[in-house]
Amino acid sequence: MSGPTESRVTSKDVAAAAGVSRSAVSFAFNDPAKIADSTRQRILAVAKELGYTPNPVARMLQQGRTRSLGVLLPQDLPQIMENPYYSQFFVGLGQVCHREGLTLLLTPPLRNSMLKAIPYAAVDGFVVCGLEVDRGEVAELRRRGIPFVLVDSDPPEGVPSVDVDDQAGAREVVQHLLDLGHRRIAVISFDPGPDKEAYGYRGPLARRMAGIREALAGAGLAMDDLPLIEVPCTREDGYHAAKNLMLLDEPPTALVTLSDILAVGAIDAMHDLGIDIPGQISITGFDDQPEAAWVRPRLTTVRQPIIAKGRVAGDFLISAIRGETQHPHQVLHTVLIIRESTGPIR
Amino acid sequence: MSGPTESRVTSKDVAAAAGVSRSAVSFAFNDPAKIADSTRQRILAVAKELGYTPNPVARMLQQGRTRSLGVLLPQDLPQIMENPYYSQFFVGLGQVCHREGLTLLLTPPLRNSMLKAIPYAAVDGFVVCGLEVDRGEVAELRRRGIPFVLVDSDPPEGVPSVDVDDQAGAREVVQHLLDLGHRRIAVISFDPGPDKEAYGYRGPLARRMAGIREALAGAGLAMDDLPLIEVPCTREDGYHAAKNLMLLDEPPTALVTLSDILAVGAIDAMHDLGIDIPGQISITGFDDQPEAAWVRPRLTTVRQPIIAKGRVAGDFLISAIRGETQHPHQVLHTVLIIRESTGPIR
DNA sequence: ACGGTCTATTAACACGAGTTAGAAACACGT
DNA sequence: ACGTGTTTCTAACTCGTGTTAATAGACCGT
Repeated sequence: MSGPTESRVTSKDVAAAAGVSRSAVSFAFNDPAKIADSTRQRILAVAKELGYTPNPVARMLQQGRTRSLGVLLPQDLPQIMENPYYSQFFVGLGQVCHREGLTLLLTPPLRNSMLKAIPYAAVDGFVVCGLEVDRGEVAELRRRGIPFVLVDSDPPEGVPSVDVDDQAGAREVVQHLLDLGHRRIAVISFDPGPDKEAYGYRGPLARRMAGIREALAGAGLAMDDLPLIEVPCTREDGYHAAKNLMLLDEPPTALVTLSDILAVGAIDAMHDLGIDIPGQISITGFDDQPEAAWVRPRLTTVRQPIIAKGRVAGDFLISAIRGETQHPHQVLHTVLIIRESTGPIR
Repeated sequence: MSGPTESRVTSKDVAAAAGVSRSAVSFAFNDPAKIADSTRQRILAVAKELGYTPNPVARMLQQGRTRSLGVLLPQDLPQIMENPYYSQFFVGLGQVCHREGLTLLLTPPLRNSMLKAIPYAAVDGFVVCGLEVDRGEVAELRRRGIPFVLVDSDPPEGVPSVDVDDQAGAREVVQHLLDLGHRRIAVISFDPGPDKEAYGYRGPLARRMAGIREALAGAGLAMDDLPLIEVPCTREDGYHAAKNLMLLDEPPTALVTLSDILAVGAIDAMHDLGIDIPGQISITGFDDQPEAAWVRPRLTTVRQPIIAKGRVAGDFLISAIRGETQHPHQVLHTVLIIRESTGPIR
């Protein structure tokens, strides 16, 4: 009966059992040329017998590489995993990991701080997601010498980054509504978080807002003329926000939501209120997540290439890890997907 | 201008700059009681000045813990991430990580081998997913002394494991069809992989097949009487399989699929063929993934508690890591969700 | 038998931390 | 002045690996 809590067997144990030095064991595994084939075979046999496998952490320390990429996330794991956006992003990132033979370490905030999570992660580099307000994360990664890529942020100069042209996307979708004759347009935005007070809008949200403003300006409208509701990004919140908007004295004829999830909730609300889409109201989403094509009516939305974003972020990170010193900054395009949830005003 | 490739600063550098020993630096950070407060402040100041943060890998090696859980996966990352099943599973596992303050390391097969991936992962324990044919993974983890939990497998004795009562689920859904009067039932199964030849059905697939067989037996039918198609688990494959089944001389009146994805494809096929669901054919899924409630008609399916499975697996792993020597084996229940895609034979 | 070349093997170090035992410095009471 | 006790710091070890420089030994030709 081999004890269940047998202490882990190290290369020292193998060396002792085979009657050689520790170095010989290492050579047997890593550098067959430096050792006689007969003793190599003997060492390997003993190693197998004892069930020896090198300790990954020790090897990481010695080699200075971990063979895994880190993703520094802005929310806790359950929230991230519930969000289909990240599923797609991880598909793209996963393609790179697969190609390079790397693992993926998901690093949520530690005690509500992305910064605090950094020093505990054993990775070769970080993809930093949704860092809208930099609380020292960039400086920390920089001086620590860890390669990293910023995604969905306000990228400072000299840092590799990947973003999407949120502004153009928002502009186009609002322009689409204007072209259909809508003027009373309401906006349902996802919550900018507590940082809005101190910093105003940041990152993708700021760009989307700017895009909306830009399109409105072309029609002689201002943001302040429109009702705006900010809620957490769940279906229920979209539902309630939309319902409340329809109770206004002059209810909107079009609803611009900044996320498909909110739009789906809004569609539910209209359904319950007996309001026809797009006959009485037009609704738009953002992201083009799978739900957008499932709901009825199918959702007009702004598609952003999430999988490509993940893949490009991974590629940039790989090249940063390889020591290439360029700092590429790529902005991916959005596409307006017109489906059935928008129509002309009547 | 601080150089960009400044070599990482270690505790030795801090010690030298502060004129103390390395140990003092360590104490300043970890054990304030063992050092004079004045020098502690000085060390911390110097450390901050130099931008020192302890190396996570070195600490892991010394402390013998990594503060991260591993998930040993049966497929490559892109495939995993495309699969909504795993998104839900990771939500449950993420809850545990969040509670315990741990990170999550996704470990796909290395060169097509789960076994080979094990020695490269720096984790405190593994959740092993979908290990249907054990090629030494269990032995490897055991002798390495790494705690682990098996999920969706054929768990051997003395190993913590979490499973779902697939057999009961399959039995009930087939019974439901039998109760509706169906006798010509076809099965679309996901591909059992190349191991079927050598080992036959294994794991959840084996249990689901057994459940089907069991229900059929009650009605005096045998598995061999039914058409069975095995395909990879994608929507397109479900589509083509369903279409082919309808071309048979005596087409089935009910379609049992072993995954919602396949069922959704089958629904598409019936739509294209102009066959009414559930008027002319009944279709059932398995898992109750979000799509099941989105498609029209809404899918009758077997719900398995995926999030709970992830959470229980995480809990078992945590207690195994804590050294508790029980080997719990939990089987979660399924629920038959009857929606609109099944109806009485006519 | 001897110097030389070549090969198999090992001792010693590096990676970067945490930790134990003990030395040095100082205060105190007698 | 001496022993005792306390505080403050450090030398030296640990974790488990990979790698370099040096040693021991075998083999060869003359």
